[in-house]
Amino acid sequence: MKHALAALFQDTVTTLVAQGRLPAGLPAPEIARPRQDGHGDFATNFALAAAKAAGRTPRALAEELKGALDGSPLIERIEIAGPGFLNVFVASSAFHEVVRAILREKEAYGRLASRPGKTLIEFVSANPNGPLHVGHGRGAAYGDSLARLLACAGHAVEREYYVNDAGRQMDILALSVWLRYMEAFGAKIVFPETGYRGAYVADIGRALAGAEGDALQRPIADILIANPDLDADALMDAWIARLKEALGAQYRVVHGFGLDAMLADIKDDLAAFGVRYDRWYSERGLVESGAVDRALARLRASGEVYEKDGAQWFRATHYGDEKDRVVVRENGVATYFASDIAYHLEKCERGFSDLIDIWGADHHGYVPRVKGALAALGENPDRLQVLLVQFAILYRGGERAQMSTRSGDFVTLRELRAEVGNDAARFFYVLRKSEQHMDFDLDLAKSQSNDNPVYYVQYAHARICSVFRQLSERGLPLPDHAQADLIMLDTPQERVLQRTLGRFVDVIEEAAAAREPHQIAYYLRELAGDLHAYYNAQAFLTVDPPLRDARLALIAAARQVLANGLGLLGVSAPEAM
RNA sequence: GCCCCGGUAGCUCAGUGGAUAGAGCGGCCGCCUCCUAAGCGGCAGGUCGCCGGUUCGAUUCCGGCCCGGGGCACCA
Repeated sequence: MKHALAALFQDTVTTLVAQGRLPAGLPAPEIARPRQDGHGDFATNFALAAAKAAGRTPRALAEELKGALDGSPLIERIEIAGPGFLNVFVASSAFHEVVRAILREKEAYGRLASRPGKTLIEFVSANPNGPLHVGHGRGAAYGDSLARLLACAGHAVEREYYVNDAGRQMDILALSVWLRYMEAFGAKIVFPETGYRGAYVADIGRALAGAEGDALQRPIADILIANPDLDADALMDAWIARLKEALGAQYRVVHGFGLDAMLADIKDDLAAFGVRYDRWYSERGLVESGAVDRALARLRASGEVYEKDGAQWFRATHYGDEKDRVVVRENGVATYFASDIAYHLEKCERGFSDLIDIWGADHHGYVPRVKGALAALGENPDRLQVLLVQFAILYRGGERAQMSTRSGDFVTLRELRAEVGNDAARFFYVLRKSEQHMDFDLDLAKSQSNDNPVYYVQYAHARICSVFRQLSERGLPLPDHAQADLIMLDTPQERVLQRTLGRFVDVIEEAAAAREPHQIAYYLRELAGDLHAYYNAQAFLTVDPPLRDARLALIAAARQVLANGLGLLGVSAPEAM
């Protein structure tokens, strides 16, 4: 609706310019939503913004525009206010058309025209070395909602999870699993500080013992050899090397068992959270297919790789990074960064015009090097948009909860879902914009889950469903909404509700463009508020049939938009609560 | 030190180059013989971190400073 008005204003200005009544080169009119009811349904500061360029006073310009706009079917009336604002009161018939469009298009209402191009959105991509915790949950809720939102806004979207199954962290998991496996057979060990100490690792170790029997047993004393000359990380690397040597080909069994177990857990967790992926993309696959070597060869061909201290460095400083970055270590092993270059290059080669990565804010320093690598490879780095999600800081009993995967001391996404429910968790996450730090008070989320705003929105939907149940219980016929005479709708609540419904499409467009699903959540809360106010102010079923049918059509439209909006957030729209 | 994010009501957070800055929770006062009170109506509560600048107009844009979170690996 805002769009239609903006177009109308632009056309009017263009016409006035063509008639020589205004000079060319005026700024485009911007339509805003006024804070105050008395200032109309929409307003524009065009007359103030363009006064100087038009060589008029704002009021005179406003008068000129108002005169040219009078009589438009979209507009009931225009008032000039203050220093030169144009306050627009929209014609009822325009609102009626919105209601009819919603009832006609149903679940498709709000979907925007298809755009050219293909978008790949990669999110969560947590290392499969532990269960997802509540921090990952935020990325999951944000990424999934954003994907739904972009798809609704006409983008062709695919979702991908990059599985870091090739690196050192996975070797540490393998060692940790193997140690727990040995414990399952009664071995006594002092578990390393640098290993994964979470209880889930012991579960996997026991499962491994059940699946493979004693075939993987080796003397622990041969593996965990103390060496005071090495620091903790080097010591861990030495242990991993010994374990690989001791197990030989069987090391893959341990490594794969831990990986499969964790990945299965993550997939199951995300699916239960309503988060779907088109692909799980393996880093190891990238390495084994030679894609990393190919990407590095291309990078070398660009002349942006050099050797220093036995390692190979990408000249990231040429692309605005603070320092150059290692792509192949002194020991000949490619870095994670090298895989990531190959991965992003490969995304481009697969034909995606727009790449969206959702990362934790702690990775922000990583952005310039990835974009730099894309530029060095001849790709436009602006194709990649990295969206950073700030941390969710957990509070439990008024104290900050630790969030360490290594120590196993963290609250899992699964625990959160069990305690507050999927709908509340998803709504709560997406209620804060992604770059906002988030205080997640677990006790509050649990104990006051009934105060969660998600119920407020869902209740509005359920209430409307209840009205229609009552309708049939009273033996009244379900009217054909298309036949409703919407002119009957003339209370203040009805006007407000229709106006809010008219904003839905604008909100989708703006939220998608800004990559801000939270706008949908706030919109839904407002729509639910309008509905509740209407519900309390007016009766629906006990009025004369023409009015009843008009009101039923209006709330049916509201129910549809509530359902469509909740769907964008991956939240259910219950028919009863 | 450099980089990113934040600092708006008691708490958690929206928001905007404009006209009297909002919501939820918490507090106070009202509203169910009637479609779900998981609701509605009202009241109280603000130097929009601080100081400058640009502008007809700044909480919003720019610069500096203060406070909080995060990041500055041949880890991922």
